[in-house]
Amino acid sequence: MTASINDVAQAVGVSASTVSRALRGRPGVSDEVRDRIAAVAAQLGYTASRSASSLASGRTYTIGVLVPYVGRWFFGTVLDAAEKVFSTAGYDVLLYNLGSPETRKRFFTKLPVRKRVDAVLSLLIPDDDESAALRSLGVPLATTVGGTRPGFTVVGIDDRAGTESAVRHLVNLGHRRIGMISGASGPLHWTTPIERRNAYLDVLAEAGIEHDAALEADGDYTVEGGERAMTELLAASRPPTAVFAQSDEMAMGALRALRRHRLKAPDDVSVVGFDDHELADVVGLTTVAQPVAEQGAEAARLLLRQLDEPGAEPPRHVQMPIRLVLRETTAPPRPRGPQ
Amino acid sequence: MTASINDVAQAVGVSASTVSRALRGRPGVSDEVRDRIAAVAAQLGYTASRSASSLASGRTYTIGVLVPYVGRWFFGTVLDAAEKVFSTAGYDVLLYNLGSPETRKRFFTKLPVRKRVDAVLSLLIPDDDESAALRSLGVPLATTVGGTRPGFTVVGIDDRAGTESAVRHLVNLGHRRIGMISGASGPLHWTTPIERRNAYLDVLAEAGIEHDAALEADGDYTVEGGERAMTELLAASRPPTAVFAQSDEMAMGALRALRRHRLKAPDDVSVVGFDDHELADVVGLTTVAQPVAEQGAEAARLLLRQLDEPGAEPPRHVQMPIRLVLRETTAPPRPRGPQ
DNA sequence: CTGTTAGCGCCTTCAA
DNA sequence: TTGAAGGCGCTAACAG
Repeated sequence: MTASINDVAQAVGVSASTVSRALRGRPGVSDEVRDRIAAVAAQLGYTASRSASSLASGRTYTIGVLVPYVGRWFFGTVLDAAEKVFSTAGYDVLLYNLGSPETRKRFFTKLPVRKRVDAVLSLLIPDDDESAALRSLGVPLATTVGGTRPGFTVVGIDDRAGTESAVRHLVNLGHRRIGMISGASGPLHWTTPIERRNAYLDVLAEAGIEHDAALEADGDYTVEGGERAMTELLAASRPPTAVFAQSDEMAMGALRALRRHRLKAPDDVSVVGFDDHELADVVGLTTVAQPVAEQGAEAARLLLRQLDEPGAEPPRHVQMPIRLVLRETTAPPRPRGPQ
Repeated sequence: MTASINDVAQAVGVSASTVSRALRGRPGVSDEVRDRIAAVAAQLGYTASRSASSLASGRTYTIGVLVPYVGRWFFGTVLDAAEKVFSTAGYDVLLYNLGSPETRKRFFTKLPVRKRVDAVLSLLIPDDDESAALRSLGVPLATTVGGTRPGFTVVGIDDRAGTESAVRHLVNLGHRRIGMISGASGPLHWTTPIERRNAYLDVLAEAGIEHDAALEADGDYTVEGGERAMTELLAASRPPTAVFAQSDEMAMGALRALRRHRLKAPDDVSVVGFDDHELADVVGLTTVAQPVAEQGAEAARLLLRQLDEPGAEPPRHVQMPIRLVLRETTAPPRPRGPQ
């Protein structure tokens, strides 16, 4: 059907090897022949079959990217940036959307990327078995989430510092009843919610504020979950005057819940998010900003470097800067408290 | 390094052909042998090399998905849904993020998907040359954007009807100065902005409202662009009392601009969006809802069907339902008009 | 600088 | 029901 390397070779009157060398820019081909080959290849619309060349060379020029939810802003943004780095370097991206436990399980048992990719970027946090499965691929591994783990290059942020800056901000404003909307750690083996929770507890403790379990609710890292969680918190006998949400999407859900209850941020309740979602500014959300796209790009670059220099010891952990962005959803508590 | 089909064959004491047949569930293998092969394969962690099998069979079990901006909510959501359909059916997804003209050009000249995919789902609208390039791949083609085009199955919405419902809603509320924030059609060869504009002009005409060019501004389909566009409109000698934005992201930018000008929707200006973005509800945005994920899923399904039934004539155009969702950013104009 | 010779790992006839 | 042989299209030695 489509032209093969032999068609080109025949048309030019050289051997297939020469065509192969010429088209891949390898040395050992006269300029004259190289030009003729390029011309004929273009005219025939020849593109080397990736299957055949990777079978022969062992290189796939493909990167596997594992994502929990492509549609979620954070992951979409990381993926976008990473893909650009990969494609610029001549690599294709094989995308695996592993949101549900079933797809995830199927992926890790069948491991369809085996012999198919030169490296893997995981935007989800593999548990120990999954990590081992990925390591068994024998290719460079990186992730933008979770803590350090053997065999992986991790590009991330200081979750503790980020959380501390958010909660301290609320404390400094004078809040004493500070709630938290966290994300389920559930099947994701995600340490982020836990680390952020610990930091939250520590800041409360250092401020001499007693922790109240009724001030914590799970928001599942979604807008809807955030709304539910805020609704829960508002139903407490003594609701919080401020809330730290572990993600902007949950914070936005919280804002929606407030609106539904005819309450306002920051007048009735202050709200801080985490991420600096592209729409955080639209709703005026105070939040902890992290460089999302940059994390994806950096992880991609580190992976490519490992591919280029197979010998070198890759960096284990790269920390990106975070900063608190003050907007309009936080203020001192009302003199008399809500209501 | 990793186990090959021969390793499995040897370990079981059968030939490679039998292993191949057994593992792919083809007939002609006794149950007893099949079970033994399955066991050994699992134990050895054997996965067939995709490169080798597609080289031999001609099937890649891979779908190419072309996306202009993975990080944009609309595309991320479509991709998410499509990927789920593909992976459930046993296909992998090769992702191409073709936002910039350069990446796009490189993609269409080199066409790296040649011989690499069984089908292509394009979330961007190819121009005529690009369409021809894709057709030259000789695989089923689908898209979720733009109008009907030869060789493609199109899953979309009725842009005209959607726009009409939005603009008529504003007219019915009593607005006469109705602005529009549109998206650049620029290098994307996107007919959507044009169709929506035509529908907008038609509704104005049918309502006997004279069109005022100063009431149109370009928002580039981004939040920032929407903000700029709204700012522009507000600077007009007679600013609009209502604005139709061609996407929710631009509408949200418009809301931000209003806030910056200490104006409110709908008190000072009514705003309608298009898409029903997941956060539209958070900001109370009235909008034209379209089934975004469903479009991706449906397009994916239609592509798979073409792969299953190579003979059948694929549907050319599938229309998905839209509906106007009334929220809190639209209301009748103020008795005296703004200011 | 160029051609020849072997595979890469699997699937698909065709025989048995 | 199974095995043997050949080839998918390309790349990597090795010659020349």
